[in-house]
Amino acid sequence: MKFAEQLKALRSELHLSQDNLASQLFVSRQAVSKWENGDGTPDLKTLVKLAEILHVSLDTLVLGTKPATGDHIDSSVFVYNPTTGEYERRRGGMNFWDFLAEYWWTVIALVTTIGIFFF
Amino acid sequence: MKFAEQLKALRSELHLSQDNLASQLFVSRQAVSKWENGDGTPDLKTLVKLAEILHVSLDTLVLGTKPATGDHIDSSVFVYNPTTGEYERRRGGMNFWDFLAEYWWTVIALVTTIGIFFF
DNA sequence: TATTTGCGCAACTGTGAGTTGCAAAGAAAG
DNA sequence: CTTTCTTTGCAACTCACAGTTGCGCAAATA
Repeated sequence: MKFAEQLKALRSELHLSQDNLASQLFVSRQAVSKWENGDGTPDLKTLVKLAEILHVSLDTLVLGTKPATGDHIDSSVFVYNPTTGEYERRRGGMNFWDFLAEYWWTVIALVTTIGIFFF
Repeated sequence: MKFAEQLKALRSELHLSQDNLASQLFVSRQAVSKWENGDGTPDLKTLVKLAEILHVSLDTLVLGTKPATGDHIDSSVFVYNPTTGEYERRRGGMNFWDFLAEYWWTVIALVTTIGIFFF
């Protein structure tokens, strides 16, 4: 989420003041200030207008990605269904125990740390 | 703003239920329903996660622009599980902080319980 | 038939996006 | 050096709407 930095950088590149940009988006000047300081994010409609004004893609504006869209970590879980012959997303998704199975060590560390703190 | 249609289309392509998708985003099933029916839009953070899960760029997801890279299921990542007899995709890393944001109370409860146990 | 799964709608809640108001730093003019 | 104008950040407030719970209803599935 490089949005805040991207916004500030792109705005200065175009030599726009927060006030000027805000008026184009029909929001208050302070709203833009918040976005740039990471104290909030615009709603989707405003975000799209913002990308247009700054002449960048949504990915560039929000993620700071260069024109080429890079791939990302895939966290999906698919299973092959023999009856349908299709790949289906496994049901259930994430739950607490799935999490514990992967991060039990973090929980242990956390408990230990807090334990030490109290002793 | 093709977001609603895009979401519905992309979700079905991946054979995901609203419920399944919602759990991955740590939101309620009905929230996803609203998005698809144009009765609302996700916040920026959720939108980014959504794009990742659906394997599309933000521009594709929000505006419906054609992606440069054609995305299809890569069979090389599927592994055969002898015990279940199914082809499964290895689980990727999940976002620790997203989880904490949702289940911090559970963690607190857990820590407290264990703390009490030791005292 | 009963049960499960997937989805939509109504009603409610609370958060945070956007607002107004105040203040400060820097530049430019007088 | 003051005055004024521009640009910006922060605090406090409000209310729109993102997200929630709860209910109902099809369509599969057992």
